[in-house]
Amino acid sequence: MTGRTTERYNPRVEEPRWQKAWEDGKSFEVKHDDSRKPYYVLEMFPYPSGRIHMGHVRNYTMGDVLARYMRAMGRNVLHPMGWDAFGLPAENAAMQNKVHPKAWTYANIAAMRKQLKSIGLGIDWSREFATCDVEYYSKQQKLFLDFLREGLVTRKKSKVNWDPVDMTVLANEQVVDGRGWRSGAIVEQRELNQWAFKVSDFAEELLEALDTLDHWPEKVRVMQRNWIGKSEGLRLLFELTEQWQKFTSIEVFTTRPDTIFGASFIAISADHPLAQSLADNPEVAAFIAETRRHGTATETIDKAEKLGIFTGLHVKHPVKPGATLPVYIANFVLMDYGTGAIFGCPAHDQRDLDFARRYDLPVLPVVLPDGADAATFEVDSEAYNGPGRIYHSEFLDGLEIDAAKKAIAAHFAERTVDNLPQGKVEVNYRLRDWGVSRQRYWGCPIPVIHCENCGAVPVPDKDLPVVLPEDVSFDRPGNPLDHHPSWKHVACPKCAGPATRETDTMDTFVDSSWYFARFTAPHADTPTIPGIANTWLPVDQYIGGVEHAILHLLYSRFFTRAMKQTGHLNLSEPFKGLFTQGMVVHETYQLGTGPNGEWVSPADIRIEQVDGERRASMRQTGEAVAIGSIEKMSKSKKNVVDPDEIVSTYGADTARWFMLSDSPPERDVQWTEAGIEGASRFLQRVWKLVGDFLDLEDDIASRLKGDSDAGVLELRKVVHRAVANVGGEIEGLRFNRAVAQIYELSNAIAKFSQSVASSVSRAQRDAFREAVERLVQLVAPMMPHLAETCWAALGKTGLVVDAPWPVADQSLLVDSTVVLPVQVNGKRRGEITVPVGAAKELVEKEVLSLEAVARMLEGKPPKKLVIVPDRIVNVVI
RNA sequence: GCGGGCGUGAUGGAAUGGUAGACAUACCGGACUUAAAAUCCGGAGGGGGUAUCCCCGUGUGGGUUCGAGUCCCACCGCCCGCACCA
Repeated sequence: MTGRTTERYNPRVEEPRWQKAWEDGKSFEVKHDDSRKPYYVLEMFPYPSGRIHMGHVRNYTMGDVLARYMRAMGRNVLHPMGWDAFGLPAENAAMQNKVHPKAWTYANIAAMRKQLKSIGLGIDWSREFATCDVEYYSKQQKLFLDFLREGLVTRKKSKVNWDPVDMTVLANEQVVDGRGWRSGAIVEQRELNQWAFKVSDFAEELLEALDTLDHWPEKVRVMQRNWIGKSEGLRLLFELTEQWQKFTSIEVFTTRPDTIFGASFIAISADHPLAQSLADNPEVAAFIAETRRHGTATETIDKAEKLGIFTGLHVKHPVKPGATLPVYIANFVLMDYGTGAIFGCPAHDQRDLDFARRYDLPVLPVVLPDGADAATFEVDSEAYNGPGRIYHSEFLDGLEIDAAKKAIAAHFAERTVDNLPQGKVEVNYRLRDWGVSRQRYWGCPIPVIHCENCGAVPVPDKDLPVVLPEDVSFDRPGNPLDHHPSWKHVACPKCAGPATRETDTMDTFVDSSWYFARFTAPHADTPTIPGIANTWLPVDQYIGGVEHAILHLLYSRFFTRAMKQTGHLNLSEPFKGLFTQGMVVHETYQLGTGPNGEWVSPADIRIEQVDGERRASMRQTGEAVAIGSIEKMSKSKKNVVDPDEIVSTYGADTARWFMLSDSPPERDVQWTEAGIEGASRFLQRVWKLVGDFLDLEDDIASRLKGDSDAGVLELRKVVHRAVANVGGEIEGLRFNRAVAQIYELSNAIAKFSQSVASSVSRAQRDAFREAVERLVQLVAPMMPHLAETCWAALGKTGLVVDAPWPVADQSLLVDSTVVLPVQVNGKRRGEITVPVGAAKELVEKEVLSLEAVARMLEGKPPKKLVIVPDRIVNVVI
């Protein structure tokens, strides 16, 4: 015996060695002009926070496995990496630690790049970029200008959450109970001039094209559909009984014009111009202020009461001559949907009903549910919004809802109010234009110059890039670009008069809306090289967290269309396949209970099993620790496991293997000590199987005897079955099932290895070699370093990373006989072994001669005999 | 409230309408060892029986089918998304 089997595989030595080999051999660098068919795998690029976490390891490992597999399948695989590097945390760091955002960001990138490289990802690092590189954001400025020329960008006033202390705009999620999350100041609503991408122009197309994205999770498509929020309805003018200031009518939007005869009030938003015009009245003003305050508070919208205030105004009922409806300002009507005004039909809308009950307004049902009695049907506390026939509605009576909608729309189309058609069919979308202006420093400058004479003037292409100045200070609140002594003062490109630069920068979602295209030609002088981009795109498989299911993906879809319109790309959908992976979760541990409880890190505790019960205690002191719920890894709960520590203890391959085992990739995976240990054991097991084979080879002279082929066919069948299945599982991103197949294979090899330990035939030796070689290849996308070491030890020339994916021998996948389970009345009572494709007569004979079947038949013939060829037999008695 | 998803051993999870629990983790037993770890072999859904075997079993209750974890209906529970969208 040589010592091979006793030598443990040492990832600390092997992993850096192979990483260097791949790098030196430029294994993962790709060119677009390659005869192989292109394949583009992309994982959502990370924000450079400074350290990677296990979620990254999982995400990038999945992409890497697919990339390596596709490469072995002969595809020209693009698998790049970059950094989503602009954003607020860099500015926060600047304020807290006096570091420049740029220095902070690039230092973080360097640290994270090193970590990512240590997990052995097959990335084309020559394509790496950060969105804060001037080379990148200058191209983004070019895109902005092209979009502007094309009419895809507008400037408009929009309402923002303004933090008066930090002097900045806050996103909705940064507003907590009406206060700024950082300053605690009461947030104001301000109208600011903002640049916006006209996403809403594409609403219908973005909605319709969702149907073509059949490699996307249904869940994400549903979320986008809801977000776009299409609704078809009628715009309807209600004439005021008396003119008030300039107002002679109120325009409402409704999807239920069929219920017009049940209308009992009009409600307008607190932000409606008519409401504003009434604000001289202190009660109205107070109501509006109160409503707005609530608008920014989170939560409990569900329980919020429907409140309103009567304006003193009335409108004419459009279909009941002589009748009028009161006009209220109501807290549940939104200004930015529809027209900011509604008509209330309490019988058929729950909100309207709640409101009507509170203010004692009439409730008249006009839709009669099928089977209900018109004389007795009533609406009490629950509005009826189901199907039925219209009644109490004169010329609409007897119609179904849809027919009534059409009839009433036609009716109003022929009437006029203020010389306008009284009703107009309209499609409304919830999706709004994308405001991209941010009053921040660390982002892509918006390439526009404001001139008193010429207005907003685009920076001429020749003057790009507009570079962020580096000499900025974060000593005072507000936007450092605005405070900069000289940066913003420039001459107007049009009239050469004094002008100022736009000091707003772009939302960081802009940066991530086209990076996937930039990767196809990352060093080009133009944003893309269309000829190259069009060959790679769309991304074949995009992988990332579901938290980006709406905004990032929707904006990228918009951008792709906008880039098509401006000639930078020639496609509409950026991501052909989308996969949303689950999170990495971990148990939590707490020292002490209740509010005094202190979270402790898994690294600091020890777990023991006492009488079948798991107990935790502090490693140092032995103090008892409570085992808490399983949650997403987070710093605040301290239930994090550091990838660096795992890689240095177990190696990257073990971490990768564990991230792929057991849990289906779309679900959360629970990190456990036992799990990582198990993965490590398997890695050593593969190494040992290869070692067992090599030991046998080394000593072949004394061990080779006989010509037995015992176990050979059996082993080869398992090998080829695994070869046939694993690839498909990887392609379908069912890594857990691929892993199970590989376990089965290694179990079969181990068993075989035992059986030939003392003497082996040539046929057995050959089968053994084939088995370990295939095992190494199948395992290679997941544990690439181990695979290279094994491949080299097996004496193969070249790297396994360059070896083509193995092909299964079809003849070994089919059996000559098959075991058929035999059921009696659906319950399994035995089995028979028959040749594949056996005639029914033979099967029938075999089945009836089974003792268990004969016993249950008691001599009678079966009522029915169901034979599913090569699958199952069911005897019905 | 609306929309989507999921309920299978102690645990993570397998299962084109066709032998439920593959594979793994934890556990138990055995071998090796002075001992432990590692490794190897074996066991294991629950209940009954010496055993051939028998009964029960995929959240609950119905249904379709020769046959249901899988399809249909109702209910219960959990998770996620949107949330006063007219």
